[in-house]
Formats: sequence, C-alpha cells, structure tokens
Amino acid sequence: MDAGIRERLDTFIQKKGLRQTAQRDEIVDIIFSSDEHFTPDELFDRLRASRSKSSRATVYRTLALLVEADLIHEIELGDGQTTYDPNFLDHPNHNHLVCVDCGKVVEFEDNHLDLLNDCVTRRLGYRAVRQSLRIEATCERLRNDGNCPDLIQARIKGKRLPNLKK
Amino acid sequence: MDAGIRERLDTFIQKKGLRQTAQRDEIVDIIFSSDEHFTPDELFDRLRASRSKSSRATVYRTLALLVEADLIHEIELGDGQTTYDPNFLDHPNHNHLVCVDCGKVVEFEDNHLDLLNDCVTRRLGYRAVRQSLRIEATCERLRNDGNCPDLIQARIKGKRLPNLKK
DNA sequence: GTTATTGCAAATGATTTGCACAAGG
DNA sequence: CCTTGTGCAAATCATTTGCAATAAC
Repeated sequence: MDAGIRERLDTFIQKKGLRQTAQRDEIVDIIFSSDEHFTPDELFDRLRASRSKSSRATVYRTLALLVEADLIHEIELGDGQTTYDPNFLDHPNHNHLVCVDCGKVVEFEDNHLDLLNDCVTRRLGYRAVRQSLRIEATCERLRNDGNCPDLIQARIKGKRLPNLKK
Repeated sequence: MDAGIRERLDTFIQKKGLRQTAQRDEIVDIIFSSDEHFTPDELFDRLRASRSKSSRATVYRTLALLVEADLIHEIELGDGQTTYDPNFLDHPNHNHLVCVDCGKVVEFEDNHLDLLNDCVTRRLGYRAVRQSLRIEATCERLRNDGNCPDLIQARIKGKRLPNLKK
C-alpha cells in the first residue's frame, strides 16, 4: 500500500476534526492491499476474513468518508450496487471496459480521449469536472477461439456477470 | 411521436408471443410524447396525471420490456435511481453531460469520440457493444456571469440536483 | 469530560415477486 | 379456453439512520 494514502487520510481527518479509529484503519488497509474493485458487501466479507469486525454500518460510513477524501471513487458497473474503485490515486483519469461475456473489467487510459472529451465539453459551454466512460464490449478471443480464459476464471470464482442483476 | 416506435414494439411483442395491452400502449404513448429522461416514479406520476391508471408494478415490468426491445435505455445520472432515456432511437450514440451546478443534462454526439473509443477498445482486444460517457461539468456561464438560467429553472421546478441523493 | 464513532436493529426507498383475478388472441 | 398481463400487497436488497453504549483526544 502506498504510504501516501495513510497520510492523505490523516490530513483529511484532522482538517475535519474527525478521529482516527481502529475500524477506519483496518478498512483502509484492506481496501488498499489490492487494486481490485469492490462492493460494500465484498469489502465487509474481506474484513471478516481478516481479524477485523467492523459492522456493515461502519463500512458504509467509512466508504462515504473515503469518497469525500477522494481516496476512492464510486463507479457504476451496471449491476444494482455501487462499486468502489481504489485506483484513481495512481490513475486519475482511467476508464472502464466491461466484458459482456465474462464480466471482466479492464481499466485503461487514453490522453487523446481525455483531450477530445474536454474539447467537446468546452464547445458546449461547460468545464469538465469529472468524466466516466464505460465501454461494454465482447471479447475477440472468445469470438475467434470459442473460449476465453477470463470467462473460465469468472465461472470458477462465481463472479456476478454483467446485466444479470445478481 | 415517431410512427416507427409503435411498429417496432408490435414486432417485438409478436416475435415474443406477448400481448398488446392498454397499459403498455398508454405507457409508450406517455414516454414518447416527450424527449425527456424520466425515472419510474416520474413516469408513474405522468401516467396518473393523464387518464391512465397502470400500477407501479406494471410500469416497472413495461420498462424492462422496452429496454429489452431497445426502445429506451437505462442511464445512470448519479442519484440513487435508474433513469430512462427515450432518445437513443434518434441518436443511437449520444452521450450525457450533467451540470453539477444545476443538474441540467445535455445530450451530445461526437463522431471523433465514437471513433476513438472504438480504436481504444480494439487495441485492448475487444469489440465495443455499447458505450456510455458521462461528463460532469460546471457551467461557464455561471462562473462568468455569476448566474445561469438553467440553475434558476432547476430551482423553480424542484429538480433533483446531482450528487444530492434526493 | 466532551464530542465523534460504533454497533445494533429498525427504517427507508427503489425495485421485484407471488398469487388470484382479468383480459388478449 | 388457454396463457399472458395486471394489481395488490408482501418480500427483497442495498443503503441509511436513531439511539444508547464506547472510545478518541
């Protein structure tokens, strides 16, 4: 985990007159021990799996806090629940491609894209604050080879596939 | 309302062995009598305001049907509920800019953007099925003039402003 | 000590669903 | 008729919240 994260959080907490707690520390530890997206529920499970016993309510409250501190972002993957993305610190302008075959989420960046978005926005008389591009796509490998390693992995892991609403 | 809509729906309904009902007709009429986005609840209210008395359950079921028939799209505007967009028939590739000041939603299209998205997607080994770009932006007019007609309108109409979660 | 934080359980809000009845083809 | 569609009310699911107990600072 990037050392700067703890620091940013501490600064934010101090500025707001809030308090450092064991629960918040544990939650931040778990979140940034990986670069995976997660739902509140998945995070809650990960916490139980380790020694932490924060309640669901605390998980939700802490997530709101981390969003406000800009340490994580909410993203919409198209299923019913909010997904959180811890990778915006390292890649502030990344976008998401969701494979409709297996649900795999690919993060990508493109400067041309950012530039073009900004042009379009200005032309409309606005100034962009944030953008989120989600591309739903099919896997070429699956089309060509009739199979795709990610699909197999997804089935094994029992991942929630897109557009299936659980 | 575009005459083609009814036709498309009829074709879809026939192909699926479903039935034409008064409720479905009324719902489609109301939706396509305007190009405005709507939530299920707003649609329900519009229906009550006219002579139709479809139940909420029927509204939800019909919306799912219309999405499946590709007559409307679900879009995410950042508040807690699903918003539906009836304008994809006329503008299949349009995107949304949401003003963070007043909540106004501007639809726009850009061929360069579509082309670039497609390039990026192919480079990643996928084929795009659909994309949704949402840009959150501030109004230049508000910044420069200290005011913006849309903001005033939004306040009068009591629109749900973005990120306020109701 | 004072004030923020937590956990619990109850509340909320959007959406879905089971079922008996109504209605399309 | 036979099957799909509807309305109702209850169920579900994610998320939020009131409150009393707990823990920062």
